[in-house]
Amino acid sequence: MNIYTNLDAFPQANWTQMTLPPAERRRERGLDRALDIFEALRAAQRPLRPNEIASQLGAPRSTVHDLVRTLIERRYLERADADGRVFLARRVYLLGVAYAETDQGLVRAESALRRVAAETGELAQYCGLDGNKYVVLRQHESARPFRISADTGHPVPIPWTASGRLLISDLNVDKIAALIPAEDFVFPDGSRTSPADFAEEAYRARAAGHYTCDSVMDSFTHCFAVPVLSDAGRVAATLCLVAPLDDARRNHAHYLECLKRLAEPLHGHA
Amino acid sequence: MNIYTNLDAFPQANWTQMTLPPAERRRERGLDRALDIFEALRAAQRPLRPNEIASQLGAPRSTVHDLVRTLIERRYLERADADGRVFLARRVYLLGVAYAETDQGLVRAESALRRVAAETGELAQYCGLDGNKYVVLRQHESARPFRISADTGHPVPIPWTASGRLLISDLNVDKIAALIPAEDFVFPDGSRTSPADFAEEAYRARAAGHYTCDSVMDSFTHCFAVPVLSDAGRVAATLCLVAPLDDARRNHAHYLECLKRLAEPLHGHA
DNA sequence: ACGATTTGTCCGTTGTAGCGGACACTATTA
DNA sequence: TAATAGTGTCCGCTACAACGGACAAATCGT
Repeated sequence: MNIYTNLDAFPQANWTQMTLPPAERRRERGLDRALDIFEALRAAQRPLRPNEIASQLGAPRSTVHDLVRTLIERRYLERADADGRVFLARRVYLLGVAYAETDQGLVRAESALRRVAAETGELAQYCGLDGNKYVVLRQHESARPFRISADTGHPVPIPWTASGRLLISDLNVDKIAALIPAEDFVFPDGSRTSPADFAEEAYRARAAGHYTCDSVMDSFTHCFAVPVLSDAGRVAATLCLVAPLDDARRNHAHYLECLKRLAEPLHGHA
Repeated sequence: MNIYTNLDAFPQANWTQMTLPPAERRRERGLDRALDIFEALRAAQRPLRPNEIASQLGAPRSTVHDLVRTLIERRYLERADADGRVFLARRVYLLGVAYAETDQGLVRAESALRRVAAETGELAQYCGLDGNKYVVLRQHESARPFRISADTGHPVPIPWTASGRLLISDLNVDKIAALIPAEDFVFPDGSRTSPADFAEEAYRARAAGHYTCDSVMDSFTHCFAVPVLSDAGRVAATLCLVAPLDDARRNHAHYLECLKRLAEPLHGHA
């Protein structure tokens, strides 16, 4: 309970100045705001003006300007155009590289993806969770003429994906419902599922060791996912494959076998 | 000049409490300290204890503990072992991915690297500067049995590399001397060069459109580098190739031609 | 051409984050 | 066993960073 909760405690003089007792007026930490700036830029996927960032975050303009300036000095951000827009800088990328090199799951996934792609000719992906969203962590594209690649790293509602079933299959129904925002159970076409039904699918997928379904994000691909287990036996990531519908139907068993075989050496390293 | 500079200005009472007027006692910003933590972990390439980080940075332990806690809450760091060590987390990697996807230089470099590696069978690299150091931004390994890969992303003194010549060739001698730390002109074997000589090599390399030399970091490879130009005509990055000495001698002209040809479409995008 | 926005910068105020130091707990040492 | 060195946590103090608001310049919309 902050001081604004008890209105009687407020000095009378301030009432005139106050437009609205903003319920949660708190001075944020610079660090938190800076991380918010990073995430805003990641979400936008394009350079933003400091003021745009400020309004998106609901943060004071002067603060954002100041933070952006120091982040630029530190080369975590860089000016991206002549209009003062800024974006993530090379320093951020190099931090990411440092992570990628030490994460044994990612390192080993690389060769598995290459082999899946080579063997099937389809798009191979290594996927995981970022908080309460699904993300493609790394992918290897086939030489296929039609490019069907979801962008790496962009958050997608967990229920929209085949991998999603496996990735939350270690959680009980309550935890699943608590983790995933209600709106994420609504598919792009407007139809929906329930946490209970989704959990049920998840547990069956976990038992089967795989899950496949037509993509809900487009109308011409089928997705295959198999789990990659941590040393504790949890689903730490998934190895996936995205194929055109006819390819998927023709090679269903082969693709699944390939994924399971190449996921084998990944277990216990994520 | 801070208040400690003029000792007379100091209240007498404080003298007893002061062990030492620490010359530069300044309260750092949390954001700066947090970025320092990132860089300490990147440099270490392994998980560190909060206290290790604090002593490396010369930062107060309590502050580092606090920052580490909030960075963990925000999932920019994660506990890496049972001994309380922490390292960069997936969130950081995803920021890096976001950068990599929007940097047209990196995106286009990917296919160029693949083709260089395929055509020559050698290790292909896309390199640039991180401040006053040279870094491999991305690389594509050949299927060669002997693995000769410098780690991606790790800072190396600019004069130690073939690319280094090209990357600083837009600077005059004074700026080169100002940018590169004096100790970086000393090679691993103890021999050294001067800023003037190094600059001279750089300008000749720039004019020739390439530079090659035996690696100073090992005794069995030869390095080839060609510039990738920005739209302003500056050297924004280099396309490189690392080959065993005998391969390099045998295919010298071919490798250079291959690099130049595949660097061509990269110009104007970094 | 002219207001109306939106841009980045600057500055005084004040809440609080960074700090030092004390503390309890564990390993390692002798 | 005691002593030493290390760990993470807690708790006031206060320097200063985040903030709101004012400002001029640039850009927008007619």
